[in-house]
Amino acid sequence: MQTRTPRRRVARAERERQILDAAVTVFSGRGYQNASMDAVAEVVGVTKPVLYSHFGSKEGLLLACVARVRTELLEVTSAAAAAADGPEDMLRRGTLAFFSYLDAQKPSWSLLYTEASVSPAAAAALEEIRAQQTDFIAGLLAAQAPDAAPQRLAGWAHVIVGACERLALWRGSTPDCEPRTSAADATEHLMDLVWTGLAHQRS
Amino acid sequence: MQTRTPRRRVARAERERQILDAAVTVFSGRGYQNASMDAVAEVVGVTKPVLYSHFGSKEGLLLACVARVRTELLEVTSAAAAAADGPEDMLRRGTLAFFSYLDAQKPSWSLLYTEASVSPAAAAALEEIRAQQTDFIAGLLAAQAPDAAPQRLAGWAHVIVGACERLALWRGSTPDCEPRTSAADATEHLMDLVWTGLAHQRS
DNA sequence: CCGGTAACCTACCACGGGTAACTTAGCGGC
DNA sequence: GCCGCTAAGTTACCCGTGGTAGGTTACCGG
Repeated sequence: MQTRTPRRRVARAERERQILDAAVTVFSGRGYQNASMDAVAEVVGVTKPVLYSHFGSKEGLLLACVARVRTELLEVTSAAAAAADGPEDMLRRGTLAFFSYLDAQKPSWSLLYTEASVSPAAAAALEEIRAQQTDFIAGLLAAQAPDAAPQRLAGWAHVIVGACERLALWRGSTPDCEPRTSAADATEHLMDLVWTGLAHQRS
Repeated sequence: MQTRTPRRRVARAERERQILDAAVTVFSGRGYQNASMDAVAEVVGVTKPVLYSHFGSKEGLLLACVARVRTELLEVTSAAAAAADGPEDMLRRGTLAFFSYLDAQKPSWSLLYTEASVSPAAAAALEEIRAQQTDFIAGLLAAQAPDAAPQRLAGWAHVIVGACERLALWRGSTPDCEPRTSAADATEHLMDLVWTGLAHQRS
């Protein structure tokens, strides 16, 4: 019954975009494990080998999705930090931008933080993102506590990154009832403990 | 050439133990994804259907591993906390016990925090562990800051749990060179920021 | 010594990731 | 306007791995 597929051909870059969009949707929807490549292909309206000609493997496709999210995340947080004056404001604005982005891009968020850990390569990419964040934050901390040992600064930075991630997961997992903690509140919870603690370090 | 397997029969509980041990080894070694059930079976010295008769599915086996780690983790941390006097010491001793356990049981640790997120059920179980930790810590915080809003206490508790987890991952991922941050140092890094920050909250 | 049960194995299915080889849409040259 | 070349797409397939049906045999109680 269905009309004979006219088999429209599409420019390579455009197809790539389509496939990435579909992959984020399907992967975050059913979960990476349960999502078959055929399912992604069907959403795009093509067949499996097309995906493989663009991304090489299922893991490659996931990696491309992660890379895209990484770029967007980096853009949005560094833009926010650039508008700040002083380390504290930088941390606050950057954190707020982080939470806000994850709010706005829920599928991308769940892909990153609940699906990416399946494949070693994607997990490594995620770890790379964290390393980026950690280094950036360690820099802020160094400005505030210039005489702390590097190892200590690194430890603190990891504390902050972990705290952000868990707060994000917490916010994301509140079912539907009980309107979840706002991005602003989450940011303040973090600053409450972390920046206050930093400020009173061996004064 | 190999001797005809005498097909020794083994009591059910004992087999279960053997299988769990093998599963932790194999899963944490090759990664849950790449580890086939046949591989686990081979280590135990039986064939696949035996595993299925005991644990139902690959996911079921993973869940059983996670449950066992959960029990051990709960035991060791609550024992440490019981020996403390006052909330601050409880948090410090509990955290230290947490890091020390993960140090001592590396395969279990990597199974929990790098392999468990593949299956929805295992991820849920891990989330359950976190909820347990969060509730416990929220209680400690409440003792210290009795007039803070519950939502705020919960946020702080998530900050701490996330920080612990990330510190653990950081410590676990330092390759081989550069002797990694000790469990005691990691604990202090956490207390530096978090407890100090808490102590100076709207005094 | 002998029956019964439960632990075990052989042989198989189905599904999904990945690929080889063919087809055809659509653009450039004449 | 027509032709051919290239790259986008397709069909049809392989094989590894999760999962299972049904037969086989070791051990325990009588």
